[in-house]
Amino acid sequence: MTGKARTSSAEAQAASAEAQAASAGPRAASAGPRAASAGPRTSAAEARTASAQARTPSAQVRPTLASVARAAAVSHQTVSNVINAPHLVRDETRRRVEAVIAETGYRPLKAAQTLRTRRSHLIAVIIPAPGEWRGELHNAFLHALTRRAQKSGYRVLLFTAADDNEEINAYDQLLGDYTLDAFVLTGTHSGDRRTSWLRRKRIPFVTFGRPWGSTAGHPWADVDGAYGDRIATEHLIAAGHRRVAFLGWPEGSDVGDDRRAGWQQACAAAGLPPEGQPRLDMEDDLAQGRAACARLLDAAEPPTAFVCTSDTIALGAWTEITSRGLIPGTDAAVIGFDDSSAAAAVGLTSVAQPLDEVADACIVALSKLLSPSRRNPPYDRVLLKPRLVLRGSA
Amino acid sequence: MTGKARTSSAEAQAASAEAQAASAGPRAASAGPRAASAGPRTSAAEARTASAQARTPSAQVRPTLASVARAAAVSHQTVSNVINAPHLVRDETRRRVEAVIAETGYRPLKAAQTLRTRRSHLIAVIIPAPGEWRGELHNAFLHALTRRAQKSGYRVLLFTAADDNEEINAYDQLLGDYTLDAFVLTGTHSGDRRTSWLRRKRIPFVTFGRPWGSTAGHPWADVDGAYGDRIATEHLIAAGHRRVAFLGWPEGSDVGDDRRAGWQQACAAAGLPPEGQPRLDMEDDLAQGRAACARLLDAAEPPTAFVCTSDTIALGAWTEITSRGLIPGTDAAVIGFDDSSAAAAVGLTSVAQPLDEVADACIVALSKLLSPSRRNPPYDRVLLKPRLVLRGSA
DNA sequence: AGCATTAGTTTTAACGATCTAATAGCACGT
DNA sequence: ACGTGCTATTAGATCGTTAAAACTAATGCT
Repeated sequence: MTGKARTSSAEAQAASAEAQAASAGPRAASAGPRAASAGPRTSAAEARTASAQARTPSAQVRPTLASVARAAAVSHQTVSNVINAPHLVRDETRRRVEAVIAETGYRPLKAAQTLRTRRSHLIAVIIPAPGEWRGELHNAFLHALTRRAQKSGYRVLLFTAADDNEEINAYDQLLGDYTLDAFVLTGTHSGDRRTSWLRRKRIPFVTFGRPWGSTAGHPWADVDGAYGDRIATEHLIAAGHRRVAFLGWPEGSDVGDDRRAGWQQACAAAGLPPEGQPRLDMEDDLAQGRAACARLLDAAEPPTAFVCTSDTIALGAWTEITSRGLIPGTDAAVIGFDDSSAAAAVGLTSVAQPLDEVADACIVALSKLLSPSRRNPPYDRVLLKPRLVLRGSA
Repeated sequence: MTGKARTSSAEAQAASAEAQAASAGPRAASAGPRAASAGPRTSAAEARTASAQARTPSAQVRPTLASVARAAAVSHQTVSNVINAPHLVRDETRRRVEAVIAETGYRPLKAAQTLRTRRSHLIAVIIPAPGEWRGELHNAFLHALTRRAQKSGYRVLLFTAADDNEEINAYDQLLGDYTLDAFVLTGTHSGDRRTSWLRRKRIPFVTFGRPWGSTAGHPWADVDGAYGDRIATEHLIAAGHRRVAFLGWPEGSDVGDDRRAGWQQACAAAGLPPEGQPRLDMEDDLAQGRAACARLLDAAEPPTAFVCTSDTIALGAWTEITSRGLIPGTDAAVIGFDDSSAAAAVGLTSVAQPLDEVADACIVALSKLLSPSRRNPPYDRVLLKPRLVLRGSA
């Protein structure tokens, strides 16, 4: 096996190996077992190749399918098969090619793959402006998604947009030049134009958030907010609280209504008098949360516990409580939502969303969507349970 | 308007003719009264066009250089020139091609461009795990960078890594398959292995953060932390404060030391007695900030103002002050750093980093780095001035 | 023996852009 | 008339990959 010995001795270093193999090309080929059949055609072709290689004497060249093939004395398609359809290749050949791949560190160029297959392994996600859609949560989600995606061979591409319409434009732009595999949307809401647009265009996507109002038609993953505030409320009731207030967003927000329902269910299930459970609506703002808390504390029969739709509001309540010289968790309980870093910092009990699981579900759903197996369930719909992170405040 | 209109459409509005032919398919091709009016040359060309179109009956096909060229009756290269080197094309031809481009909505496919030019217009940025490197700031930077990048035709690709070594691995991985144009690094520090690795491999990159310790060798943009805490301190001194404490990170952190220097400079410049300016070091933690503030307030000669290296520490101080029934800004002043949402929420004066400008500088630096004009200054080094956002607390 | 089947490999053709010539048309000077 | 230089345009090769077709041996079946 002269040819084989030659190739194996040629490597050791990726770059030099390639140069060596190139210059040794024709000889190795003629020494191979298939020498008789090769004939003049091959030598002509390889002469061209050799001269082309000679033009780049010692430059750091990236290995390609062709260069790997040359070094392993097979055709480039066989190398491709080793990677994409190993069962087509004889074991011995496969091992030989795999050795060259390992030595040269060959990796297929995405751009070429994308051009050919129309798959880029790129998924696009919006990055909201700071302050929008509770930035910290989205950031954590982005991180989880990126991590999970890269484990599955996908990468996350960012884009920005100020509102849904701009976001749809952004989709169009992105699809215009990049060959995206899919989108991941966040913050779905009733009558979401983005999902209908994407569906009309038959573009694969998943949403973090249920298709509020409409019935699916696309895969999604979401966190059960009602469950979250139900266990929060149950926790408070179990601790002896009988007047459990709810500080939340105004009615009409899908997520807010869902969470409030959980509080209501828990109160009802425990047989707490409905009129004894005060509730105030407000925007997602610390000052408003604080004011609302103050108002309730000053009422005739003040609540002893506050369930809040967000950590922002909860921190407002927490601030009001401490500023009165009361101790959160002892004198008045507070529970927030989202388990933000601020909550952790001050010791606020909060409902944590399992973002890793959400990201996981998103990628799994996308994989199914993009894989050709067509007897999968039509769409993944995953509703995950949040968990209560107990700290001092409740 | 049959004969005349048709001839003119063949010239000026070949595009719409093409569109029609595409959708209406073979019928339009065979039914045309063109036989009578059109010359031999035109008919030959159009016959070619029609037959080519007929092969794609009604499917939604993406326009390509070739299809646009056909519709405009020019070669594909001319279309390419219209886009990439318009000065090479005659005005009339250019307009005709541009019309077709506009009508078909043609946009070059990035994958093909990338394969040929080795430029993907993709820049990679890390997304840190929640909690790391003051997540909120990085998130805001990511947003600014994405926005700015997409204005310049670039897109941001995310990746994750737990530490510098993992990050270098991630670079290698990314470069292995995607054809990235550049990296943007954040959180540079003395002896940063990442920058030396990238330089050794001659990979274009910019850093948000100075090359602490070493002298450049790569473009960077950063915010002048010393300046920030100098103006913060000056503001306090101007307001009459004579004992201005500094709560910061332990010595040895590049950013922390820089900011502390600003406070020192301002104190010295104002002739404040050095022994009267207390200072405590601590980790970036709210509780530690609070404890440090308490300790100083309980000292023999308590400070009346606190300059803090971060909003986290400042919020700790703020919490301690309010919990004593004191009013921040009136009884004791506090200034933070980074202008976080929490600072905005509670009314904490803070030094704001001009992230939009940083992002801008990064993209500008990258453009220069990637553009072939070689008589640019070797590397952009941009040091930006933060600004003091006045709120209630100082 | 003759022929179909199969496994393993190679050959040829795309994918859609850019780059490097080559070519046609035209004005100019001699 | 003829080469020269310039402009506008085209033709062909190429980037690195995958898909489909073609080919070569070896095997099985009648």
